[in-house]
Amino acid sequence: MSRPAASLTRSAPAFRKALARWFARHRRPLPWREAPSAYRTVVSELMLQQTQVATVLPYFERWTQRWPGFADLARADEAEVLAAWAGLGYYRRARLLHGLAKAVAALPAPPTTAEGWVELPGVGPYTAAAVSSIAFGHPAAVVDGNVVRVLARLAGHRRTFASTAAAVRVVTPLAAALLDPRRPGDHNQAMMELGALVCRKASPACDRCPVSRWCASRGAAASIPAFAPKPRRSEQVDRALVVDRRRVLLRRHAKDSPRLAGLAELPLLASLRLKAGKLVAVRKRAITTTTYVERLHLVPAAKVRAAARRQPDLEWVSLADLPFAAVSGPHLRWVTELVGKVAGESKG
DNA sequence: AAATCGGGGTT
DNA sequence: AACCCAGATTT
Repeated sequence: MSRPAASLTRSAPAFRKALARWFARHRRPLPWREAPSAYRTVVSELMLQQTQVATVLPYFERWTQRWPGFADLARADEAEVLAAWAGLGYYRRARLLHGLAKAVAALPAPPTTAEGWVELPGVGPYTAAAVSSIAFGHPAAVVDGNVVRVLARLAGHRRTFASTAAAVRVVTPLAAALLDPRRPGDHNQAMMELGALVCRKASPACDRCPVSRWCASRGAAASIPAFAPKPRRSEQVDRALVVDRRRVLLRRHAKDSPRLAGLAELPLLASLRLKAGKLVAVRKRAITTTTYVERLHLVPAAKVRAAARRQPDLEWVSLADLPFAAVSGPHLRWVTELVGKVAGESKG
């Protein structure tokens, strides 16, 4: 590297000042910043795990209006909580957040340190540092995807990281050394905001970077950090689309299922003991490293009535109720789009 | 350490 | 089409 990280850590006070000045001017007016509270910080952080800001915004507004505080959420019905999360993805988070609210509501007061927060459901190292620093001024440095990128570039790490976890381990000491202990919440948000707005993955705006004078990657930033490619798989999935008297047959996952917890989706053809039907659509859906090629088969209701009675996780949902039935986002769209086509071909 | 979990925006 | 996002949990 062209500049050792040591010179950066010696410049920590000046670095913090330049970053803070930039953040004060460029910070986005996000709802969890404008009316901050411990609860709103927690909700935003859980929703923002692996999920982009723009995606979270409408969910955050609906959620906090419906459940304004820990106690309100703690009293909520689990099915309602899961339905309110439908479409956000990583559905385990909904149950974890519900459990977190119950745990906090049972305490005399919420934890104030990262060590306290990390004990709660759904809270890992990142979220514990974020909540404790932003809501309570606890001096814990956050290391998310943005911060990894910013710090790897500042330090000039040109090697290929085996995983994001490996990169987090490497840059965490630098994150801690740079943290502004007097205003850790703002400092952490400024680091992430810098990654989101300036030190972007594909097109870093180094000419607008407030800390470029300490950066060892000037001119090569776009290629840092490098990660080993992950193996990717493709898998074919066959599902049944069954419509009967303005109702559609869905399979609902258990509330504690590792995937699609509490949500409903179109049932697998195999689960209905069917080989194939009339192919009505083929969609691709990427889930992490696997691309699922989903084929939707139109199946006459008569062929599945017995199975629907036998299998308790199968349920008929009226088309009018679909938007409120905690149906996985893509499946909700598929059914909505295909129902007209189906109605024409199966007489209703 | 590696695998898994959604959905969508960006490039 | 590939990559990655305010990561955590389980294996």
